[in-house]
Amino acid sequence: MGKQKRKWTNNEVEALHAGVKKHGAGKWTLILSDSQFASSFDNRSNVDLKDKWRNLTRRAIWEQSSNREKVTNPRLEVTANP
Amino acid sequence: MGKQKRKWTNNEVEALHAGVKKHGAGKWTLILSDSQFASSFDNRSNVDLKDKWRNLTRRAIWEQSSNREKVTNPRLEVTANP
DNA sequence: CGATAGGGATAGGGTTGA
DNA sequence: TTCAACCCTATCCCTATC
Repeated sequence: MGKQKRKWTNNEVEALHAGVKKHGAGKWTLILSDSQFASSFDNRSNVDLKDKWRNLTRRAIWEQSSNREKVTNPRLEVTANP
Repeated sequence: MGKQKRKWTNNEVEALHAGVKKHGAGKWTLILSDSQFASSFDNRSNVDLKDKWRNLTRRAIWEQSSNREKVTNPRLEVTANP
């Protein structure tokens, strides 16, 4: 079974944010090959960076739309505020 | 409220085993769409197949263990219950 | 062929309910 | 309580398109 999930470390996420700030979202291969960030990523591909950024973006959008920054269990938070 | 829980039938479990033997563990959607097995599954999703296989595997590992106390958590004995 | 976007599938942690 | 069944979703894969 060669397919195990490897969670992103805080260090990798920080490098991704910095890379996007420098080069722009979508420039995954450029970020990955930038010597300023390359060593921070632990065997990630350009597609991995894209997927992680999408995940971070989706989460940020969701948290904003529900006016919550920290949610422990989204399933319990379906009701609207009065 | 989630779905009502439906126990897996022997027929479904046998189909799952055969599917894994043919396509490999992890190929859940492929197994599910294989006409050789599809009719054996009663409205199961690829995730259902994955979860069932995990349960079967965990159970097999547990049965293989010679010392069940290593599997459960011995610290639970310390719990005080007034 | 290399890269990105987006849909889809899987892995593993978490939750539920009998 | 336990654990099979089911949920959540980050991670990873497939492929159309450029």
